[in-house]
Amino acid sequence: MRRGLDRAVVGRVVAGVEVAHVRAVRRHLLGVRDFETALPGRRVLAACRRGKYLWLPLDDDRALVAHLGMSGQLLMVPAEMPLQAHLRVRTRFAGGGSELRFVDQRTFGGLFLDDLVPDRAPVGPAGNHDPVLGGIPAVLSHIARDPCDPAFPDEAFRLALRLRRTGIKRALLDQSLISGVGNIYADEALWRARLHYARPTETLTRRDVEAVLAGVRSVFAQALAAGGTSFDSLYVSTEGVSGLFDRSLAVYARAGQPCLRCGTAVLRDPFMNRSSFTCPRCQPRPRRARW
DNA sequence: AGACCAACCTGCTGGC
DNA sequence: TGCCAGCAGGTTGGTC
Repeated sequence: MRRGLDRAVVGRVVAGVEVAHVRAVRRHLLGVRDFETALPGRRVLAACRRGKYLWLPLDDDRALVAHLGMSGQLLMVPAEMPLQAHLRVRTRFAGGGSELRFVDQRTFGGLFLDDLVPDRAPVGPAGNHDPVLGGIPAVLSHIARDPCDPAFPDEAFRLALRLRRTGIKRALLDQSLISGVGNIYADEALWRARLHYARPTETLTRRDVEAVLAGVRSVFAQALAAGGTSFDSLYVSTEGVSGLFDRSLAVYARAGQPCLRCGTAVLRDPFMNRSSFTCPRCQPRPRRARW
């Protein structure tokens, strides 16, 4: 989606914004009216992402920030396209052409404007090869780097896991430790690392943590190449195209089906009001479990 | 400070 | 066929 925005809106000037549903503009302290009036005239300088947040730096040291929540979409569509049932915000650009529509069935996602501030997220030994343009939105200062960011600090992540008193999956879902990992990719990464989700983080060896990071990174790379994971038409690119990674899932949503490594039936457990999927043989439950 | 849960929404599916 | 419980990819803010 970031790449789609990069192609479609970077360099363009906002001509007008219409908010169709006030709750889709969240965390914007000055209100919806200010959101609508502040954007016209601003030029989009880039399309950035950290974890599950996307933002468009503007030419006033602020950024248009988006989080898609569970069901949000950012679509580039011709202005004459019929309005979607769950259209929340329309953004038109100078010179016409396609407009950007934020569509969100469940309204767990939202848009807002925020100040860009210096990026203070911890940096690994590789250094920061990929500085974000003009800083990061102020409210994202608690979001850790994405594991695919070359500056992701592997060693600091390992030490943070040692200090935590929780299970590895809870830690993976904590966006202040590592960003971008959600319920699907956590399960897939842990299957690749052969670790159970309830494994206490303080018992993980250096090798375990390396396996977790390798698992997350390989899942991310393959899922990205496949255009993401789309169980239904809600999960689409800016062009409305569904991703294909659901066909490559090893455990997620495969309860009762054979593990792709050993053939054992995949298990589904309730976890944090959702589900965890594991292979009971490749990922045995630890004697001392934390979840 | 860290851990954990309810709340925020709409829509679909499966069981009765 | 209709109804309802349960479930769906996430984050925040509150309590303990």
